[in-house]
Amino acid sequence: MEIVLKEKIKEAVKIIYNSEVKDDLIQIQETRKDFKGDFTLVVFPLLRFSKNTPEKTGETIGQYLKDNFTAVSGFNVIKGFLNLEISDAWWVEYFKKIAAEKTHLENCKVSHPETILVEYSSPNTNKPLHLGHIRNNLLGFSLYRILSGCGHRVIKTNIVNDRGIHICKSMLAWQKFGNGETPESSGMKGDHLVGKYYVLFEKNYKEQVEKLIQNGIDATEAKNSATLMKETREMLLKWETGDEEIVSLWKMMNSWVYVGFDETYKKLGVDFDKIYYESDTYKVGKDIVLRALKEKILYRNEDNSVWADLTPDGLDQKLLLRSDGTAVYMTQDLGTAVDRYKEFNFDKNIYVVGNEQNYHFQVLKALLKRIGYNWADGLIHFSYGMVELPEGRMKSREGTIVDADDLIKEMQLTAMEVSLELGKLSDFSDEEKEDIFRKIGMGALKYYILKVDPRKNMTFNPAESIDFNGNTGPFIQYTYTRIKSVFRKAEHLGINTGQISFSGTKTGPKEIELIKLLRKFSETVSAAATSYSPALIANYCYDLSREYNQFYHDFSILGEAEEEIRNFRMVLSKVTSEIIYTGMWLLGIEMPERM
RNA sequence: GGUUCCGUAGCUCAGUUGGAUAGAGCAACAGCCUUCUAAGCUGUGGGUCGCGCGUUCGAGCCGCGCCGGAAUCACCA
Repeated sequence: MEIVLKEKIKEAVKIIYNSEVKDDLIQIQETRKDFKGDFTLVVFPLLRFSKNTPEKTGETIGQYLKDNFTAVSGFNVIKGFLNLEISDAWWVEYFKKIAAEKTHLENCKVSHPETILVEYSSPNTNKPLHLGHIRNNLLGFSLYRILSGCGHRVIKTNIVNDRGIHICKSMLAWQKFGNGETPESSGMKGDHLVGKYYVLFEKNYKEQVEKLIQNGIDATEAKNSATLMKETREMLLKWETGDEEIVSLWKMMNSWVYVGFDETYKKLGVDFDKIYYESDTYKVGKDIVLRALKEKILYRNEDNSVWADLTPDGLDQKLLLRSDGTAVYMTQDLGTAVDRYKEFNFDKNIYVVGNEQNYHFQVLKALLKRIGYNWADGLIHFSYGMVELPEGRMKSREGTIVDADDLIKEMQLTAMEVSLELGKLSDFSDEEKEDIFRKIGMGALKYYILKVDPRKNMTFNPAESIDFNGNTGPFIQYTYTRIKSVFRKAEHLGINTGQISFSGTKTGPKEIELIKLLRKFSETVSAAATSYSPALIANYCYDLSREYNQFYHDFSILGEAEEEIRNFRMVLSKVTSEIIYTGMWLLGIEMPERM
């Protein structure tokens, strides 16, 4: 509509003022709720052509549009704003098109689909997933749904940081203090068990360091020379040389972790098309580094460590191989990127990684380009903000880490309590109830996290828990189930709910408001795809739900005596439910049929 | 100190390429269930958009300078 209006306005200016107008001078926006009208033309930029007051110019153009464009049924001018009223008939015609859509994502399809890798989750195998990972997983998965919804070929990948010094820490602690404990023997989830040994390592290591410092040794020196650290480094070296005992220990402990992760992923409803393991890719990275070293792109330090000098790019020196020859994080990320490009020839490779690693990705990109990989332009760091607690950042030392499994469980329990209190599900089987509690609890959690602009840090208050009223997932789910309920009743009454025909000649302002909002769905999804922001869709779903709830409250649907009006309201409700469903689907949020 | 990001109601957050009187929810208070689900709807109060200057017909949004906060600048990942 805006496009057509623009053309008409250009035409108007040409005929009335005999001037050609550039597109960007014609600013059309939706009319604010406080004024009468649907679209508003900002006339200030056109004064140079009219050489007249804003009011007079608005009047003149408005009159022209009303006379020459049937969709415009009226207008008013306030200050420099020309408010155009669009006829109900036009809106209804528009709505008919939306109602006929098969998926509601048709208009979002891009003209040139790309191959896009989305890397998300990226856990370390030394501890279980926490709240930060939840944000990561939800963002990554939603991004996948949104981009593929827009027609891109999207590959979900995960890089598992399954090697490195931190992994050796939990291995060493288990070797020393574990007494052969396994997930079976302890009844602990595998990732939590391994995490327990990581914590144990840190505790003992800290004690050693403190003892050394008390004996008068300098702090950095103490950290380096503590027996546990020395042993860990030896272990890493052994691991890199393929020591059988270490490798089999590593395999065993990692396998425990994977079982645990899979369980959490399943509960979160996320999955992957291809999983990379750092233990595979770090070698590729090492080769790349050594080759680049030969080509003098990198340099070797006196102590045998290998570095890149990125000062010409405005960055620093970056270590790529330690003096003992082992690889660091950056080394393997080089390998992973190259591997992926070889395999998928991607247009974009999106890394869903926290903003604490902004520098890392700047370096990664610069480094790849330096080595000669021009496709590195397609690397995108989708940098999201940290999740903080009311008292600040989560700290393992202070035991304030919010565990993913615990949180999920808690959300579902809360959903259960609230549901039981409201007592609307008494005629359901336990199994069905469980399913509904799960959907509501996860819906609340997911929405809570996804509604926030991903780039921003967000605060999570576990004490207040997550609300189920207002701008929340359950509110949107509730709206959806209300519509479902209407249709159940309609069927019960023997009203045909399949093909509902309507002409829409009798519509009220509330219905038109809803149509306007429904119309904005595809542009919202497109915006979410280009700006990588599921939050746009979340907030849209909320706006739509709120608008529908008002409509639902003010008007009876099935109780409407006039069939013409009733049918129109039914279709309006149906399309609303479809769009809410689709929007929430893009966020990875499941919808219950009743709640 | 360098770089990057963030400062909007008591709290959590929205706010399109700069447009009209800055919006929601939570919390507080006051109403609305004989009806398709009250996890809802309606109303009231609540703001120096961190501060200042500049660009502009017009700035929460753009530029510069401060103030406050976060991240990062590891032979950690």
